[in-house]
Amino acid sequence: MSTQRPLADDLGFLLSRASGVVARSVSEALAPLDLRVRSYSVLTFACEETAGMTQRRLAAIMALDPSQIVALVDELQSRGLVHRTPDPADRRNKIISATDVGHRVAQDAQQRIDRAYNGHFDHVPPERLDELRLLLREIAFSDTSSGEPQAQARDA
Amino acid sequence: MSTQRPLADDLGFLLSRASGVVARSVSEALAPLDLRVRSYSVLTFACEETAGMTQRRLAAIMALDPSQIVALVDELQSRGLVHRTPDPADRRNKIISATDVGHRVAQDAQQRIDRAYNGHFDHVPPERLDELRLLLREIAFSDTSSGEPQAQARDA
DNA sequence: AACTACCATTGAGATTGTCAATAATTGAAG
DNA sequence: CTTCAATTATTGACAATCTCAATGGTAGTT
Repeated sequence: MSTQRPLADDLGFLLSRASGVVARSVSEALAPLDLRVRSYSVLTFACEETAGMTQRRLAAIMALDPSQIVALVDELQSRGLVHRTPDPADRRNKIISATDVGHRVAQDAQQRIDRAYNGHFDHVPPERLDELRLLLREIAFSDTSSGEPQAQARDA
Repeated sequence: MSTQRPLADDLGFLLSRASGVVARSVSEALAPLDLRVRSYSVLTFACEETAGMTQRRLAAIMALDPSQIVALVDELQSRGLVHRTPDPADRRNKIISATDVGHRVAQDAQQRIDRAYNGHFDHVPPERLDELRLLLREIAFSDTSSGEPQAQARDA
């Protein structure tokens, strides 16, 4: 009566394995820029959003503890890649925005990552990648506990 | 000229986020059994495979450093969930096999995990989940550097 | 017997995850 | 205006994880 489905078919296991493989290769791709995956994520989010990207929102979107964001922003700020500005409307919020250098570094980083992705995703046709993206988004944000990507019909 | 594709559409980011969300909920589901995700994986692999599952193979399949397997097996063994038997053919290899208790605990764990998965995957129809599994397998094992799941046509 | 290669193991050091406590700020209630 | 609860960023402690180098035991080869 034991289901005993092989773990190699388990979605959680596969997700973890795939995520790990990709993250490792991204990590190598970013090493020359002295960036790690997390730093890159924060930097990139700081590049987007002309609106105010607070640390709290960063934590929510990245599904990280707010205290981890502090350290990440600290390092990026000390390297002159992002600004940390208190929100005039609510001075509890610190708004994270990329500097000019930050934008350039982020762009460089993204190109390196794209190159790294080739080794992983170029086997599979774009339509399937779109499908994958869709599914992952559903799973990653199904709880709605965090970042906004849920109902994606807006103005864009 | 900046591509500046939003990070929320990035496959690496989505993989990490989705993996994290699922892992967290699995972790909670296993807490009552005093198991974490990694321990469960080792235990489950020890349940499969009447053949010899060595620690080296565990490390390869789970994409972990061999030294981490040691600690995981140590704990499972101390709790009487797995055996660590030197391979008679090559005594360098330690074959990891689940005890009777181990099998029962693994089964219990799997049921709890399945229940936890309902919250994540029941939205999406089975065919799409199969497609997802397929894609993840390709990505997770594309390098062939590790565990065998590549050419899946065997005897089963 | 000497040598090379492999496996499990140990240990150190960095990175990350988790959680509680605190100061500053805000908004609302009295 | 004062008090109170809630929220944000921050700090610090501790556990868990990753990464890497070194070691002892074993196997196969020459």
